[in-house]
Amino acid sequence: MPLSKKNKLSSQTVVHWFRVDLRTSDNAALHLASLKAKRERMPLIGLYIISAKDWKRHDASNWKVNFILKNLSTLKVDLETKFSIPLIIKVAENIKDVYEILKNVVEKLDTKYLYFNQEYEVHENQRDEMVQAILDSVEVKRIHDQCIVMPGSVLTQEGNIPKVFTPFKRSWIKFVYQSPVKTFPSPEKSEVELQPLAEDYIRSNSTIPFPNHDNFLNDFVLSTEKADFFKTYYPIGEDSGLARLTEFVEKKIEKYKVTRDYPALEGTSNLSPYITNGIISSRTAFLAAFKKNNERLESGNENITTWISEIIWREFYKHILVGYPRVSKNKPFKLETDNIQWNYDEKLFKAWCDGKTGYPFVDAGMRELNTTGRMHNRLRMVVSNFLTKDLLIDWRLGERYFMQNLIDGDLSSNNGGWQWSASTGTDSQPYFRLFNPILQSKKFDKDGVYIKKYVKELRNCSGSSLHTLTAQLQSFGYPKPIVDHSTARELCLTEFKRIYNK
DNA sequence: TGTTGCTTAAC
DNA sequence: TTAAGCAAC
Repeated sequence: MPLSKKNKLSSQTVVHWFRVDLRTSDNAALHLASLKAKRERMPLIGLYIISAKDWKRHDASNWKVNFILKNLSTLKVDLETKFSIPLIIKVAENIKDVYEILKNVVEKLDTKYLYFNQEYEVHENQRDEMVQAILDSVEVKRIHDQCIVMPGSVLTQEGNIPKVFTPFKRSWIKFVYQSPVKTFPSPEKSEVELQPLAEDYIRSNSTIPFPNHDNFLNDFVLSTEKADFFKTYYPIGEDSGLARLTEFVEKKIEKYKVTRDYPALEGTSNLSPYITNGIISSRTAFLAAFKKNNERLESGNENITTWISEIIWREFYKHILVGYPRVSKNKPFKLETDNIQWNYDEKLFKAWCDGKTGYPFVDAGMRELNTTGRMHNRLRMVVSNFLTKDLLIDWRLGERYFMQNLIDGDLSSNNGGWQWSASTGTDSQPYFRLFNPILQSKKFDKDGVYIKKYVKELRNCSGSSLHTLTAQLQSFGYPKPIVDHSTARELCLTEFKRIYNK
């Protein structure tokens, strides 16, 4: 028997809206929501809103969407079995539907408190401000969680967000020593009974859709080949992410500085899909390394501090996004670099996308991306440099292509990385960022192990020939170089000199 | 988280 | 002829 004929329930609830935080451990807003629910003797309910149009708008890749949805289903089970927290799944057909959905949810569940972790991108921020404005009967709690140090905490003496990495890093380290980083405990097991109507509502909104050719997620279907790779390479769930972290810290981090640049060695952590999509928290990742280094940031093991530096780069670019939002509005950080006459040649761009530039190291990187949804960090620098400097193609095209194909695509890091390569970003002169793609492969893939893994037609080519661009490579069916590096280099330097009147 | 070109030294 | 060191871009 229902308690009442009205839709409204007598018992109020706390809702945690999951977004880019698909985990139960070290989740700031979820933890606080759980405390609130306990104190107020209310049930805690989880919510996730699927918005395919938002994914499209932000160029989310098939890999990323599948990764999110699979992790969502593991999260749902974890929440229910370990913490007695139900998870409601809603689908927003249009971007604006999110407001109606939230109104509906808070009404059906008689929600008193709505918690979520803050997102720093411009659209997401606007949405969240709107949510706070329209849900006037609800206490909306927007919590900082996404990075270790809240954007705006690290400032120059003049009160600005530092524009250069090294001073930022120094201040960041000082801040972390002064305010030690702590993880947030997992939520309490919910003891409060749900009202029958709420239970009905939850039960009828609990299906997670997966991409298939006949549903609204058909744009995100992975080919059979990719789906197979996905299963072995991206294990699902926060336990898998945490296990990957533990293994890295135990076995690899103390060699990180010496191995990370050689893609054939797989010396990197491969944690970015988990951190970017919120499957594990950056705090937890940082603390594991920090403890391994006996809580030191500037001394101890250089391999560990180098890895921690990479986490600080992530923090840096989040700060830049918040402090200088133009970078997410199609504008370069250095505005004057918009005077560069970028090339928009479609054939050249397509050759780059397809990994058919005729430069084996570049092509290996692009083919790794196209077949696996990831790319080794060294190659990200090499291919982005090749597109923006050798081809002089607009960095925004490359940035977009990366987002559309990476499993770990993150607006701030991706944008920061691309602008770093294109010399339109936060620091340094163009000539500091001009790579020689042949020299890079000689240095970092001497025996061609990485190249041969992805550029299959060159698998019988001798190691040293891979680093020359002789006609021999074409005899294997490999494309001719689409550009001459030293000519391209001169053209690029000339163009940068032109805009700086030098 | 770079490259080139020049100088000098050592075969 | 090659390697190492260093300034300049």
